[in-house]
Amino acid sequence: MTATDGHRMASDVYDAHALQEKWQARWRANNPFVASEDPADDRPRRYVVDMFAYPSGDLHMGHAEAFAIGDIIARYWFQRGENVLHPIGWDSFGLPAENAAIKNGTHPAEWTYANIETQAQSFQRYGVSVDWTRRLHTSDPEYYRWNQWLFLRFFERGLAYRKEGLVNWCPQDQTVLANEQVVQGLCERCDTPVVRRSLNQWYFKITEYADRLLDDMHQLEGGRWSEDVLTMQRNWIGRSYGADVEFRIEGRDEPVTVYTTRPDTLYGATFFVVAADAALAEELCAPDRRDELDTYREQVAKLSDIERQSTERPKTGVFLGRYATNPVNGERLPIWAADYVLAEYGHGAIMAVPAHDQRDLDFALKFDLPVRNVVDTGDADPAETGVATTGDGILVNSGPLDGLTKDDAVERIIGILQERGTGQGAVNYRLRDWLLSRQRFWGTPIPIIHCPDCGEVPVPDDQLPVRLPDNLKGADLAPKGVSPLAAATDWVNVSCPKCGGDAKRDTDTMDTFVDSSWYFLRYCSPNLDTAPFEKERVDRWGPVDQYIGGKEHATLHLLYARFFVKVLYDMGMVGFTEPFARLLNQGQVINGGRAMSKSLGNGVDLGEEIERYGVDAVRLTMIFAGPPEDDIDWADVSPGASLKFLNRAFRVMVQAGAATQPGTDPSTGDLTLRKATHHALDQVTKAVEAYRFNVAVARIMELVTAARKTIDSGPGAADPAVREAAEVVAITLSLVAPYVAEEGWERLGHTGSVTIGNWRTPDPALLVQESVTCVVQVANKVRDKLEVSPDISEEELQRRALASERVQGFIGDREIRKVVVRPPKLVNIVVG
RNA sequence: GGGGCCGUAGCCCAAUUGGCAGAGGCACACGGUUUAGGUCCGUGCCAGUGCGGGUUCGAGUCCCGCCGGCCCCA
Repeated sequence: MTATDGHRMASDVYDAHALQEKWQARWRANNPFVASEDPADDRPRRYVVDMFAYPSGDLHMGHAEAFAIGDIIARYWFQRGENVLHPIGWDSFGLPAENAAIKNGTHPAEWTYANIETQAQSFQRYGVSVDWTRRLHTSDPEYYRWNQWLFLRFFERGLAYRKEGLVNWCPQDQTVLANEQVVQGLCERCDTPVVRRSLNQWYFKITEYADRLLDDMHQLEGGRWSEDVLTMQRNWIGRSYGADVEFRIEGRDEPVTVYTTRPDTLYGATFFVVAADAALAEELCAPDRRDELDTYREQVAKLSDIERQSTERPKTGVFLGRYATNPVNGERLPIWAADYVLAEYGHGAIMAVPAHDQRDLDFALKFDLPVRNVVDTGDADPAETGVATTGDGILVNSGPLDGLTKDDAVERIIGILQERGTGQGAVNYRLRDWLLSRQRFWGTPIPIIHCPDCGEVPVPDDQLPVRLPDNLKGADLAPKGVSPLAAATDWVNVSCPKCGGDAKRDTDTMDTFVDSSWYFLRYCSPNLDTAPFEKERVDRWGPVDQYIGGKEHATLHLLYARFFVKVLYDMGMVGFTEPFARLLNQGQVINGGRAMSKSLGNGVDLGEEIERYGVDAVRLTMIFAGPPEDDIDWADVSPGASLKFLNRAFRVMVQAGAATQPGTDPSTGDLTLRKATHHALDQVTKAVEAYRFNVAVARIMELVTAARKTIDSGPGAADPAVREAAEVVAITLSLVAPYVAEEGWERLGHTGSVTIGNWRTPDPALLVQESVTCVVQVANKVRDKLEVSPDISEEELQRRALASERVQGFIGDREIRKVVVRPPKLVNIVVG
């Protein structure tokens, strides 16, 4: 038996696990993926970051997909010989570690670092092209020290502040949450309904950056970020243009300001609503309504936010026995307290225009309040239909606004309000400040000392990091509603850095999203101990050329990181205003049409899949399954088929390697295969650059098939074109299936690694086609096909099409109305 | 209820962005080779693009309206 007869020999067997061991050892020894920090290195710099992992256990299928995708991009750049920074780290603070520690009676660090080690080994095995010298863990004091340092810089600039207010409280996790971490009224982490509590908490003033977060999005448009994520962020920030209007309240000196997006409907206001839980409701309540309000407020307090804001739920409210005065027409408006108005939005009070707002209309109909139409939209009367008319129209019943369109009326009324000093145009945002305190242990201590005399005193920079105490473990960490750190009295009690008196440390820790808001900057100088990062290096690498991660962070991590970079820019610490130039959101890996979950019992274990098929086949399956943004249903794909293909590819490389030497001149090789090779190379390059990785794989498969055919039923394995094809297979396949590519490259007789700097440019001479098939249509039906030169002129093509006897037959004696000529592919003859 | 994305062979997916609907894979069938055992070579099969309109010489692609699915916000 020979190696060229198309049959498998024992030595041709692609043993995935043996190759994994062999090449991992080589990569560890050679460190091929270390980025160069030499400023004189003039290769193009590329910075690619995969969202770092939370060490919840071993890697899972979701990680496998995301990292397979990121690695294609990184390895493509490596193959092109560019200077690539592809780092890795762990987002290693957070609740699961703490919960595990409570359960096992240990310290969170034990669980955390054990899992990190497990994941690191899995990463090694997964063959990801990372620079291991830059590895970081956010739970290291060397890292979180800089969280504290940055917090203090924010504090100095007034961007970190403490205030008392209603906050989201998760009763399960026993901590507060940022607005972004409440999804449909539930805790993003554990799905427990979130309740409101009034607490004194630390915030980052992200609202100050609302405009820039919106306006800088032009840098991310045009496909650099998905439109989807940009839309989510725009809606989340929720900028609206309207007016602040001052309403005088009978028996109160100060007017109350309300924000409205529809100042044009001011003449249609028929009542006034304050949020039931706002302090204003209590203040404005007439004495004889007090009992009723108190009872109502108790009911409201029990409701979750989802229930409160549900449009399905009947409206509830209490008349407060007081009146407000409409500043434009002096009308008395009864003041009600209700739960559909939120204390936290705008000013916690609204003017109600039932004709043109559905929630107001529902309320008015429930409590028999008047409905006055002030915009004639052409729709039926809201008071009768129960449907508010929110469209554009002509103003009526509105004094000076009558006859105006909505936009003109808005402009006019704002002018009138300003003249009278009772209002002005205003911008409002849905975005709230980022609540960053957490009443949990396993996070970055907030570096503030509370002194009875000096107030909030920053921990001096030279005393950073404020380390977590290491003598708390197990039950000490159980949630109690206050941070477990409060129990570490040795740790809490300190002297004030200002006055030296007795003082206490802040016992809350930071939201872990602080850690992830700047880690991609730390990678540029991971061991620096004088600053969070070195500006020169960050500016050299940044912004991140390609960021890869899930869409679920649209209004969380991705928003926070953008905010951080803008603040750092203002501080002169970075030279760019957006962290991620391009963002790719990979889909989820599901199974049987549903997310994998323990309760459904449909989980797929990554380790088991790898055991069965090998790393290369699993990675190939992830990539070939479809576009990177799409979900992969593991029930629909076939890792077995991937393995089969890798065997085919491997055999081609082995057979070519056995038949010819490296450096063989391909120019005398089989022309058909040579063209196929260069065509594949061209197509793979284009597909990779367009992120159509599944298509790139399909083109490699075609090339393997073409080589197979040449070996079996053409000139045979010794043809130089077979070697050329096999080498291109090794090079292109290395992006997806690095182990088999390395081994194939070695079997092809090369001594080094295939991984770096081997990408090839197709020979243009081998890409040109002598002829293409041109379709000739008569009345939209294909009637003839012509073999024409690819660069045929319009006139020549039309002449040849009309010269065709078949075409003439189909035209018959009908009149030619028009001839559409699209050289070289199509001619369409339109006949009468 | 509002906003966004998506519906192409039995299944996963392509389609040079308005030009012959099919590249690749799965499954299936058949043939060859073979002590392959989810892993060899080859051949074949299958839809007119969710439904209904519109624009156009020409629509999977653009526009409008439905139906279905997913996501975000209520």
